[in-house]
Amino acid sequence: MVRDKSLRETLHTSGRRLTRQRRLVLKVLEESREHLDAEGLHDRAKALDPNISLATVYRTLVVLKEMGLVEEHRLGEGHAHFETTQKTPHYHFTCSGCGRVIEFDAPQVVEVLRRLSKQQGLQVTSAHLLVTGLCARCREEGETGPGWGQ
Amino acid sequence: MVRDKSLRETLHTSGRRLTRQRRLVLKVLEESREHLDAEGLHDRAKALDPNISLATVYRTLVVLKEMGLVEEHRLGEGHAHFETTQKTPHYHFTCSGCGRVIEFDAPQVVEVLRRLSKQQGLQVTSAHLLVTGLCARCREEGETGPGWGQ
DNA sequence: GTCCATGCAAACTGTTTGCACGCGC
DNA sequence: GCGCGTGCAAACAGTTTGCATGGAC
Repeated sequence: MVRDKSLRETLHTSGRRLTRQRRLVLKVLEESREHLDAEGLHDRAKALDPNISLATVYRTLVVLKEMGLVEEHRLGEGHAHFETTQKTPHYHFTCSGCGRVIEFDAPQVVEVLRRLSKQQGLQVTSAHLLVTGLCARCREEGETGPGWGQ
Repeated sequence: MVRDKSLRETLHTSGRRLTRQRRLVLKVLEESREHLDAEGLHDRAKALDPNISLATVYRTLVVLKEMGLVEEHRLGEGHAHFETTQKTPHYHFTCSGCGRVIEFDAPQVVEVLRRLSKQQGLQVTSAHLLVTGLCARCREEGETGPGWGQ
């Protein structure tokens, strides 16, 4: 794999190593275009390496976040979801009926941030627009009994 | 207190009661214009009623959220912050240096949401723009050693 | 008097950490 | 072979819950 080489080098500059587990976590993240949480990530990784531990998944996520390869989002609930960093910024709508996540872009947000930094003299490092509600499908099903996954 | 009456009535319609503790939690929330977390809320409440328990604070927050009087935000960290619902929507900037929270408005967001609902046929129930970075003060102190509270 | 709300402690969830061993470089 | 990374289990933080008692209405 070509990317392995540059990945290894990036890790190396901070005295870190490219291990089977780190490669695996990144692979799983890249291949699933959903917003997995640590547990889901661990499950998928275990399918390929039954010995990988949840602790390693968490530790790897810290490293990948530091490298800027992965972003962490709190999509409303108490636990975090992870996705590989995209070139174009995008935001998340979470359906409170079925849990589906819809990504969307909104260029106006960048303008909001620009104005905010200028007015307050501050420096923005990350921004996220988090929307919740009912998706089209769940709206149709009405108030009575969406598929709460149960 | 005048508001007590309507509060009691609202609670009553869902078979609930207005207790000393519920009144107290709401009072503390209204009087502090900061973004308290459950623990901070509990501390302040204890100053007025040393017997109030953290569990009651949490249970009361659930009720107040259901009534629409209180909003819960995850300002980046792992735990939640709470504030009374404001008439004007507003969003939060959190300084990763000193932890300070700056509120700001951004009318463009409403437009984003309108477009999103229309295009996707979905219904928005809540939206939050969450920004992190360095506030003006912490920027001045430079990269080397902001006051990380320690 | 009824039934919801409270306090306490224990359970639970998501995440982090200490330690001895394993493996990348 | 040095030293970071791993697996495991225990620790931890934030939040929720079961149960017996207390208090609102």
